[in-house]
Amino acid sequence: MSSHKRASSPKRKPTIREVSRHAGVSTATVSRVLAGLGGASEATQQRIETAVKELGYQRNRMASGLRSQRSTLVGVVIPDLQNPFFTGIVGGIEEVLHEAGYTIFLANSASDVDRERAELQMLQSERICGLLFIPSSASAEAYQDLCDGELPVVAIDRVPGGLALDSVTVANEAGAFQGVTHLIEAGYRKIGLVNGPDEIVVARERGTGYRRALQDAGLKLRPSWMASGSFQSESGYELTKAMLSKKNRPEAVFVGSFVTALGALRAVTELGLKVPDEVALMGFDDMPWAAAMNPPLSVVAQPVREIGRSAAKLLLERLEAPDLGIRSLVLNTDLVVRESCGTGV
Amino acid sequence: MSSHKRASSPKRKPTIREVSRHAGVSTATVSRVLAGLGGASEATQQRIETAVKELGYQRNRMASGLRSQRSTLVGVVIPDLQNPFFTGIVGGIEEVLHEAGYTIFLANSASDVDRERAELQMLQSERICGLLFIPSSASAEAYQDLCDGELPVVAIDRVPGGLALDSVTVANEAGAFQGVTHLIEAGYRKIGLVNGPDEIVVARERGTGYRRALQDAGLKLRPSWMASGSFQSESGYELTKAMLSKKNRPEAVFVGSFVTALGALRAVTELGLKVPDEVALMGFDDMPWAAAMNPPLSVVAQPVREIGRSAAKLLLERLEAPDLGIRSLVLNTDLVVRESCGTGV
DNA sequence: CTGAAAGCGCTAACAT
DNA sequence: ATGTTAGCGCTTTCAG
Repeated sequence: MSSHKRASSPKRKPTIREVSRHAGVSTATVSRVLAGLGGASEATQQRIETAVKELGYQRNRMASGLRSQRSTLVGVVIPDLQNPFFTGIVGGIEEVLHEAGYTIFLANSASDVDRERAELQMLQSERICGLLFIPSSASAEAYQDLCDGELPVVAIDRVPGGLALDSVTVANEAGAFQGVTHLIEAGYRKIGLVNGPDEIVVARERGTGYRRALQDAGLKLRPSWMASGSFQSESGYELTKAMLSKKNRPEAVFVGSFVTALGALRAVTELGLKVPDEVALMGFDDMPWAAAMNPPLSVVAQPVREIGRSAAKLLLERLEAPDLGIRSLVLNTDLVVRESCGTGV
Repeated sequence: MSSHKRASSPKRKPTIREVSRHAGVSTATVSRVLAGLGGASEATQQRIETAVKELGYQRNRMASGLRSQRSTLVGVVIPDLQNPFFTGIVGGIEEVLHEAGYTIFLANSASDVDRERAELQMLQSERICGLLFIPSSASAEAYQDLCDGELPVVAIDRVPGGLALDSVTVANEAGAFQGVTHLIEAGYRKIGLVNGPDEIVVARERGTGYRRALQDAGLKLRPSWMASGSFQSESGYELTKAMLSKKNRPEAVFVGSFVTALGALRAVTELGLKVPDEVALMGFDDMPWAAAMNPPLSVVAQPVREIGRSAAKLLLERLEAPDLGIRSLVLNTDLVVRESCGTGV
């Protein structure tokens, strides 16, 4: 039997050395030209370009980064790759980072603290120059070291404890207030709340907004109309079903997240209740298909793309000026009235 | 005014050199231990571990990769970060790659050929060890160089032209056939098709499946009941609305993608038609919220996660055995009957 | 305007 | 079982 060797020719990637030989200059010159530092005659510049093309040369980022101790890699960690709220944010981040010549390295923490820690580690050993992340945990300790390090970091959507970090968040309380107030103005008096877990800051804030809206309107709170579970569809389904099955049921329900609202809608339908005639629904967070739902869902919309964009800009600014003071950006929500709350069109 | 210096101490990341000094051994030993190559006494092993912890050492991947000429970075390119079909695939990929100790580098081509080319370039200069991608273009030329290179690549969901590439695709034609046949067996005779663009292979295949199902059942095709547009929700809305507004309208509509089905559902609702009583609906591709829709949508489900998993496995196998022959995996769809096609529950 | 040379932090022979 | 050494491919002084 013939000995088995690697089939294809070893055709390694061309190095800067080969380009330089090809162009009859030194590697230093090639490096300079490639870095766009000018200071080279038209002629050499030309020859180098040609050589690069002919050889199909591509800069080896490992070597380059190692030597220059710089990187244009920005780490992005989100809790769920499948949640359009998060991917929408990533879209916004990409938009501005790409424009600025940075590359994003996306990691998925799967809402798991250990997993998140591992990804964070990985990103750092990848020598990213900055980090954008949506924390999976509310415990500040988990991120204390991040703040201590010199890596520029901005937290998105939620800021655990009182961490000294740049951040971009959403005015959840004001948003919920706005949504519930709209319901009240539309004439509803008996308004329920189906919320996410109280441990999650954004859910708590939305709950507060709900309560404040009711109280401001002189309506009193009914514990039996206030439920909280997880941010899953199933939880929304069960909580809503239970709430609407009571003898004295609310005429409107404010639901704390989009996914939960899906479940709520299912519950309402299953109970044979008409939306919005028998029960109005208002969700939090908008999705491309909210308008395609049946009925089209009214929501308090978060400026998803803008959240990402702002966070990226914050990071870019800090990259330029590391000594900047800490900045917290709070973005406002938009009320999107469709048909599920009885006041649409 | 005092001169302004960088505020924090320069606190650079510790290098392997420092760890080695700290532990009183050579860098080689540290490197070996860290690589888990054994061959070190318990004692040193212990001391090294301690040193690593104390210093908070993290291996510099650039240096490591540069030296060893290896990488465990796998590039993944998808056309749309916001499309749950694609992110679902990424989820599957992650699952197996993570398990195998690889890191994924996700890039977004935004369905733009130029952008895709740029991302592909970037990934290669990042020295990835393999590539998984969902092509944005159907033109084989755009990817010819990818096949020629020695980089292991697997194409997902669609394979441009007759490219010599490992691939994982879905049995679109069979899936559509299955879905439409179900409609026929449920008693529908007048079945319309609202499809994606004919230029896209998957749409074409689904159209073929639709036609074959009708013909096999002895039903004849009506051009006025067959529409194709884009894979956007808006397109589904318009096409469906137009089709159902005709005097002689179909009693069931097979819709070529999930997003399009959303639009179709909206059109049907706007027309005041009851689903499934007046018109049945069957979509292609399943989503977490399909069941939460109103009515719950019946669909031909693609094994999203499995697609990702298989692709990743294919890549892993090729990484081990680069000389393997080219393999094309075709995955089957599942019929998920819910209420929109009148035969559910 | 260009080149020589010195590493960045790490790994892998090769010694011991 | 551990240390020595020679680079990986690139950037960046420092000289010319």
